[in-house]
Amino acid sequence: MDPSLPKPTPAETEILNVLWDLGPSTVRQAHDVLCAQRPTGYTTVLKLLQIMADKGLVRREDGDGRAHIYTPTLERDLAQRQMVRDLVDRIFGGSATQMVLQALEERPASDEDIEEIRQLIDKREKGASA
Amino acid sequence: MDPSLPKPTPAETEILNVLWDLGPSTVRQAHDVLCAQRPTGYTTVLKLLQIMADKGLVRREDGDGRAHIYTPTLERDLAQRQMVRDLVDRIFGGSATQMVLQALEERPASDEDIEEIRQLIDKREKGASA
DNA sequence: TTGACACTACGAAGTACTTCGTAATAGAGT
DNA sequence: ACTCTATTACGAAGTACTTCGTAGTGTCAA
Repeated sequence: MDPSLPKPTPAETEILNVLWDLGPSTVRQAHDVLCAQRPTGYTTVLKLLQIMADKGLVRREDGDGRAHIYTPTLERDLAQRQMVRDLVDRIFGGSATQMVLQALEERPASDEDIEEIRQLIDKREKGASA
Repeated sequence: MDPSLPKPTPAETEILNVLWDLGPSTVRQAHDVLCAQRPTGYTTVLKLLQIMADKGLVRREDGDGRAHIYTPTLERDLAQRQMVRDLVDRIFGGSATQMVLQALEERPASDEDIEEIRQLIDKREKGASA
């Protein structure tokens, strides 16, 4: 069902972000958004989406007209977690905690954020019985 | 002094990890460790280190004999923070908190880890006066 | 029907990354 | 001094990534 999809490249990630924001989109819709962020050729986006469809990163369906509709295969949060896991494995020796510490070191979190994290931790502590 | 070094590639990151573990090392020392993890040619490591020296990712000094000694330009924690920042910007819209939440979702942390994070948070809360 | 236009398919160029082979070189021991 | 070996320097091949141009094709309106 999900034979471990390849890690999206930087350009692919950029497109995925747009698709997650917009929901299922045509090449044109994605291109319009992308192009507003950074000049990009239409066929560049098309080609990328074709490659991503080949890789299984997006699903391609027929739309009303002749334009196809592309949808990310993975939910945003799941994909995010995979990328986090990858980074953690590659440079934090598998310790998510170490990364969390660096992340909090790097960027000050707002009071609400801190509270959210604290609640998650509290929930964890209650659940853990080892 | 530090004109924003290029982001290390995957292979380069692997080498940096070894150098951070070993401290300043020769090609041979790095290769021995790397090779234990994964079969790698000696000249492959050499070439990588030469490229990394060109890019400024490592410093190269003369050792006792003819072998050079390579040292990472950035401290491990600083480099880690840059890579975290990069990931946060690319897929979490700049919100470190969102990443922290995903990271804690993904990997259960030990009690000691939780405690460490909690302490960091406490420290933060005290420090913040806005 | 046919012209215009939007969309798709495909190929190709340019760069970067990774790997390794080969040749040159310098040091250590005899 | 000579040889042996470890090290360096360099080049080249193979893959992946990114970008875009061009050509083909389908759809809709006049």
